[in-house]
Amino acid sequence: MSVSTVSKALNGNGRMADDTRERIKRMAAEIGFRPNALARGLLSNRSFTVGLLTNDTYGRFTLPVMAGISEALVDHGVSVFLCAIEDDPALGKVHVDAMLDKQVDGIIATGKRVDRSLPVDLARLPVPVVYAFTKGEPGSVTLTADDRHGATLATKWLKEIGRKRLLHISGPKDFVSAVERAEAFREAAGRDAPVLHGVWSEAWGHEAIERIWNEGDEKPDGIFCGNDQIARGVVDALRERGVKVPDDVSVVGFDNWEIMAAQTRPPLTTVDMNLKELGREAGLMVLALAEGRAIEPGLRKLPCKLVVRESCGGADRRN
Amino acid sequence: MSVSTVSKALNGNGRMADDTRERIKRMAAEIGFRPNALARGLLSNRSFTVGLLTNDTYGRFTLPVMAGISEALVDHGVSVFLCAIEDDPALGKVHVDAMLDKQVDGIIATGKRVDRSLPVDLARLPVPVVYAFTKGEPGSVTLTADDRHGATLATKWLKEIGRKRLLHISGPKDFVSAVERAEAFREAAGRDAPVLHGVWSEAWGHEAIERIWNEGDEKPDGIFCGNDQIARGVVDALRERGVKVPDDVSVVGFDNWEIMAAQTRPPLTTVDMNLKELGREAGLMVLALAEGRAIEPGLRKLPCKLVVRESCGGADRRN
DNA sequence: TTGAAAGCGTTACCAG
DNA sequence: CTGGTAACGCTTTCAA
Repeated sequence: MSVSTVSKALNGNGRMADDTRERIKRMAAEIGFRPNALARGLLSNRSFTVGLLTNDTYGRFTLPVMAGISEALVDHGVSVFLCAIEDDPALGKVHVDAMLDKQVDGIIATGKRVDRSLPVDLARLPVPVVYAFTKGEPGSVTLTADDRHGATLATKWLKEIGRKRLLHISGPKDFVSAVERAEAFREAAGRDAPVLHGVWSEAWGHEAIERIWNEGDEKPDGIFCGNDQIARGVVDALRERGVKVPDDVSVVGFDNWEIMAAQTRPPLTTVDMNLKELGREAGLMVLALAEGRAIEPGLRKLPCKLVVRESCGGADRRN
Repeated sequence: MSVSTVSKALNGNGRMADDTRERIKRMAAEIGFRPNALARGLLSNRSFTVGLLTNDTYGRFTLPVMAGISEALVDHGVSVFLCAIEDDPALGKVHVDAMLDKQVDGIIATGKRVDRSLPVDLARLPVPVVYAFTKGEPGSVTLTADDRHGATLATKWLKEIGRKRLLHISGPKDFVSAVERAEAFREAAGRDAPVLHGVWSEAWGHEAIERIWNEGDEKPDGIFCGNDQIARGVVDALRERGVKVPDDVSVVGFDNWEIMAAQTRPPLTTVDMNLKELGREAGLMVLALAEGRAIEPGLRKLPCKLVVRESCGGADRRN
């Protein structure tokens, strides 16, 4: 057997006697032959490798995205380099260069904020780049969760289960996510529905409730929180004041951060950004680009979904 | 210039006129020349790539380990494939095969439990394997956090700040970690110091406190918890009963899971398993093995450290 | 239907 | 001190 015959047999190329092909395949399987991807890549200019660049240390957003990418690409024989670059431009460059040297077929950038870019310049790279849940260069392929959609989902749900006096407690105003969620909230809840901006922490959720309940005003009966941590703080603060969740007040979170949402008492109804799905799409897109298929550039906002648990009541209306 | 001369100039090999070498280097830098790692790897049998295999979905343990590995190896030009295999043996095999095809220089296995193996057989692989925070094959190189040491640190700290009636609330008895921490606790706190086994959740921390405080017995004044989630449940339950932490009772956690430990009110004093350091060592070890340097096989237990926050008081004794 | 040869980008070795 | 050549493991093209 010559190498070339074997190659053709294994790859289904060329024409040859069916039994020759079968015999070769059988032998290859028997001795556990596995082609060297490096050699193959040298020739084909495809390494079946992509890089995932992130500055999200806790991996709160990166892990689901990574899982989606990996799941989508493993079927195509593609492996993923994970590079955590913090906010260090030098480290970013080192990792990008290392990936390029290794001839990655493409790079996916992700992070902890959709309105900030990573501290590395990924424009004019010799490989395709897709931005997922981080800010991309103008004219790039970018995927993001649709914050407005998520916020609308949450707010409408509160109205649907009969809540009238809605309040939104969220993170800092200099986060585009916070602003967009607040706008969508007002659109659905009414122009003058109150919005409180603070930070993304449990402590702020607490503080906001203190503030509201210590004022003389009418209390809200439905609270939409900018993330699950705030929601957790809110739920805890309400319980400590003897306000019943969900009987007196319904609370919705944002992120569906399992470990937080499921451990809250009661477990949180919350918006899920479908980050795994986002990762999957990002993976398929770099792959398409790497294979020379065209992808319309621009910003794609992927829909969110509402995960109903117990912090709102009205779960019977779930469909 | 011939290719071979350029190669030697860039790699510092062979002998040649210094100015020739300089000129070549300058030109290379100018045109942004970067050697193709695939071609290089084909020849040298080194891909400057390692694989990290994990079944830890939330990445709670994997992320710090990964960060350590990456940090240690980036200086050596090594990139890391991250493969999340859940508990699916088939998926595990697919990922391992993909990595082997790509000629990884080594594989690091990690997971969510030190007393369980990943659902893949990594024995007799053609590349070195290091186990970090997961159970390894007999005779393998394995790194783990020293649970006994961590528990001793926590218990001694409670005694040191003057606590007398110590209690340990931990996870299920079928976790070796839970058993070893409990044993070390008893060794330091006294043979008959009480230990409660439950699950690794906030809810269990709560429940344990209910149970203890509803019995007529003498109440503990120092509680060492098996993880930070339990500790959080404990602290919350105590606060809700009007028991002051740390004035009346000191609480220590385990894991130093920032997002949990720092958000607890008051923030948790807790044991840190130094997972990043563990990852760093694991990385350097696979690298050594890949380069043919010998590493004594066996189980290495790395020391923990105590991170002092506010849930114990006595922080003035910190040194 | 099969095999020989060229070439992918690099490094190591040996001649010049 | 420099350049040609072989080799790494594979795929593709062309000739037998």
